[in-house]
Amino acid sequence: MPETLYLIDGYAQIFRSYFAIRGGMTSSVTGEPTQAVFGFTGMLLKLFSVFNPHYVVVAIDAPGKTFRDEMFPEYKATRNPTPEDLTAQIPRVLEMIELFGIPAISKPGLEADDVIATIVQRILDNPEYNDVQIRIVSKDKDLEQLLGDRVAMFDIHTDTTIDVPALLANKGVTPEQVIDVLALTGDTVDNVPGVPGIGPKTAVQLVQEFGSIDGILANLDKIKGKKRENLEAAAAHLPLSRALVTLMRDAEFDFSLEDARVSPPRLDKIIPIFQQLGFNRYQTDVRRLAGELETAAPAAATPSAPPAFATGLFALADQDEAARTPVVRGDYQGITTQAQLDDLVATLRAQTMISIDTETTGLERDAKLCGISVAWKAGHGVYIPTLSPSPDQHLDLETVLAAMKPILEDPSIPKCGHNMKFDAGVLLRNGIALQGAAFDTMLAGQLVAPGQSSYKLDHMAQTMLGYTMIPINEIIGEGELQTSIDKAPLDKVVTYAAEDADIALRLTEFMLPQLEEVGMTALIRDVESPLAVILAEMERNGITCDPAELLRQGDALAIRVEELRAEVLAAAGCEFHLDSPRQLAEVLFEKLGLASGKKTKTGYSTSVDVLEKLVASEDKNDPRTSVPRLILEYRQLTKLISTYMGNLRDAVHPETGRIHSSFHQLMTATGRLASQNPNLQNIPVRSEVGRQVRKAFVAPDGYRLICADYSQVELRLLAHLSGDEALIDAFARDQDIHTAVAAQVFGVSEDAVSRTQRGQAKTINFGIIYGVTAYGLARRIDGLEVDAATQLISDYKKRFPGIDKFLQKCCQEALEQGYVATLLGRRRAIPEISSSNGHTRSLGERLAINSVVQGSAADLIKVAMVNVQKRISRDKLPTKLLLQIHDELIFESPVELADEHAALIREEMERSMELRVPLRAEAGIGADWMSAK
DNA sequence: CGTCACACGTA
DNA sequence: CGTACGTGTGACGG
Repeated sequence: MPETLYLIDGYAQIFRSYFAIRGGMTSSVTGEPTQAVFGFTGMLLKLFSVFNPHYVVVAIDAPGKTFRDEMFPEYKATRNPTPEDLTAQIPRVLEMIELFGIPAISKPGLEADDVIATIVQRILDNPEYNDVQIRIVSKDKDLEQLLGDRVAMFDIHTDTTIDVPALLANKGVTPEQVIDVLALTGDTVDNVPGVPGIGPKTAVQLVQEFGSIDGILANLDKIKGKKRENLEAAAAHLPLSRALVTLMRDAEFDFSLEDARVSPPRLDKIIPIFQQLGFNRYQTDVRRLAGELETAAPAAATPSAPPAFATGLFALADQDEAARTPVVRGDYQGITTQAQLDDLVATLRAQTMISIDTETTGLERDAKLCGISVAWKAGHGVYIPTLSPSPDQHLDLETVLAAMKPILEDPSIPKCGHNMKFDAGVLLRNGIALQGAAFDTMLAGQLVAPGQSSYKLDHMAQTMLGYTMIPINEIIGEGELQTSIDKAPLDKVVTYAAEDADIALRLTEFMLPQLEEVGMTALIRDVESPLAVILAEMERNGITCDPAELLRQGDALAIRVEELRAEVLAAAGCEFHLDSPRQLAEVLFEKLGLASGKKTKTGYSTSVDVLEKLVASEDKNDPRTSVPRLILEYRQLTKLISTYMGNLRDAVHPETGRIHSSFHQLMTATGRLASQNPNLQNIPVRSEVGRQVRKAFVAPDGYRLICADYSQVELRLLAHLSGDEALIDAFARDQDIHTAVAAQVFGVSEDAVSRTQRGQAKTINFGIIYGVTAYGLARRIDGLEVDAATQLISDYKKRFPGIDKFLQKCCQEALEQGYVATLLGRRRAIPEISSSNGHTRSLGERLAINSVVQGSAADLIKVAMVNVQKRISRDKLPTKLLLQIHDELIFESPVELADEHAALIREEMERSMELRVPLRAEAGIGADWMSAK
């Protein structure tokens, strides 16, 4: 039974914890800063509970001079001093290490890396420890020289391991060569001299070519130019650099592996300290850990009980005993005969939840289906191959699809799975429109425990169930030898594939009570999971794009851009790079001496508002003052060309003639969708030139685009959420909302509201949703002083007292619970709200408000998408959903049905939620996106 | 060649 | 000194 020793570089981890947790944390009891202690303790808890180490040692840099300072007095002379509030936390961290029973080793004259190197060497040299694997918890490149068969480096924050093959694959060097590469490169942070002009890339290349520094110096004649000169000049000090980066493996200090054996943490000591420091959420984790370690058999040969999933944000109830029983490998079978398939289908009909997974030849858009796995009882699973090394080992693809189709398309049979968007896409390509998606474990994980490093199935199985899955590489190999699922031996694939479905099912059972606990059952079951399948369809649908139109527009713009460039250079009277804000600032504010730039950060700002101010003071008689106006137009056009014309054309799929962007469901902080590759949610609309881009998005012959958007969703949600009578009343009367608000705020009748007043009301309305301040409002409304803005906001709050109460409620909720929730219970943590820094705290207040409103709007349109799509598939309508742009849905519909379906879509959108105000949606129809809007 | 800051398109 | 995104660019420091 191999055992594992974890060697932790103490200070490196403390530093990382300190900088990783933004914003200060202080103990409410002692007032001491705690974020480094918190991060480090969290790291230890994760190490113990997820990775089940047998031995752990922390190596600590000794204070004072090291042997390297004697070699080279300037060593590390350029380091920045350690921040004070970090130094203050170190004793606490050391105390924590001791309470966890971990030896902390440091020796005067040595750095932690040398301690680690020496321990590694002693373990390797001692035959008694032949079964001990070593994992070094650090990212320090110096330590890569220690890698070997039994020695790997491990980044516990990202769960990435670097071993010898990984080093070779990523950097192209062996552990022995690492020293030479480091010596050549040098290190500005540690003040190790290297060779000027030689960075990591060149150093690796040289070492690869000549084997070592000695090899390089012996072959200087083969190197030419600047490189050779630099090498020759640096040759004399290279031995010193080499010595500085070489770790000492034979240092003398006491070390006993047995002392490092993991033992249960001292709860009686740790719990009070956690309480003192305010580490409330760690208390349950450490209790559970202590329990596990005490009951664990000394040999630790049995699978460990599932560790606490570090939720980070939300306190979860303890799992009941049933769910905590150790998870062992299930019983998995292949379905390879007609009789087995018929049997399976009959069984599946009777289930209340089936877990689905597909295996494919790869991850690309056109990957072929290799088989389908299904599980309906924890610990069991089947795999139905449709492609395997030999045709007599599996049933026909058509046979399998025909048998499974009625099950998979039956909305009354609930399904779960991991990343169902992927499987739905695969099935769609095989003519099956998945229905009944009710629990996507990946999405559930993201909802219930945001901020994790990974939501891959194997990672979640490990952290939530304490179960180690079969790595894919065990099936298809890796590197050069990697094949694909269809070519691997079927018996192995059956186990691997069925395990996926089984584990997704077990994760579903594990997480369901958690979701219930945090009130997100309906969100995952009725909205997010079905939506995943819809997104798969949208991605597959894509939107037809006419590249010729883009090309035509792009060429026209390019001509104008060249004119503008010439005009600017002429007016400025000098050559410069128009795209460089730095150079532009220099020309505008120094050379031309235009009204000194308003904003600064790393120089003067050249943003739109600055330039617009300058345009306002343009002097028609002085051509030099025309530069800002010309630059604004230049910027607008180059933006269009670079971001839209070229990219969109490249994104058109050669076979479909469509752009298939991908939609990410839970990437955003508020629950909105994100569109990527390309982003189709920011196609221009506001400016006339920009809007033309939409002409290139067209419906195919015989079809029309339907563009349906909600009117004032966020304000309507504000009315609903706040229950403000005046605002609800305005919506109930179906008034123009900005006019109605202006009438209230300015105390005039609605028909007496001026354009300016309406405009100001509109600015305030939007401002409220974002958590506006008086200063910000004054900046946005022309000619409004801060005092007047303060008055305006206070008038607004007086007229709409419900809104004011709602804003306060959001902030209070964030403060008390640490998070805010949307209409459907989606949460966002707002740690900023309890910051001692006033700036951060007011940011927290704005986040609290905006997250509720924007997030609820995201909930709403997601529900609408599910409902519209339900109607479309129920009635088998030929209209297809193509895009979502936050409050807007774009469909493609046969021309003769467009009117009817536009009405249907509006209807579904308007009744997707029952609010205290009516929902309004409008729909336009056109042959292209511009005319449909 | 990767990262940062800035700028700017959308809701 | 309102929010949420994705993408393109130049500058910077290897």
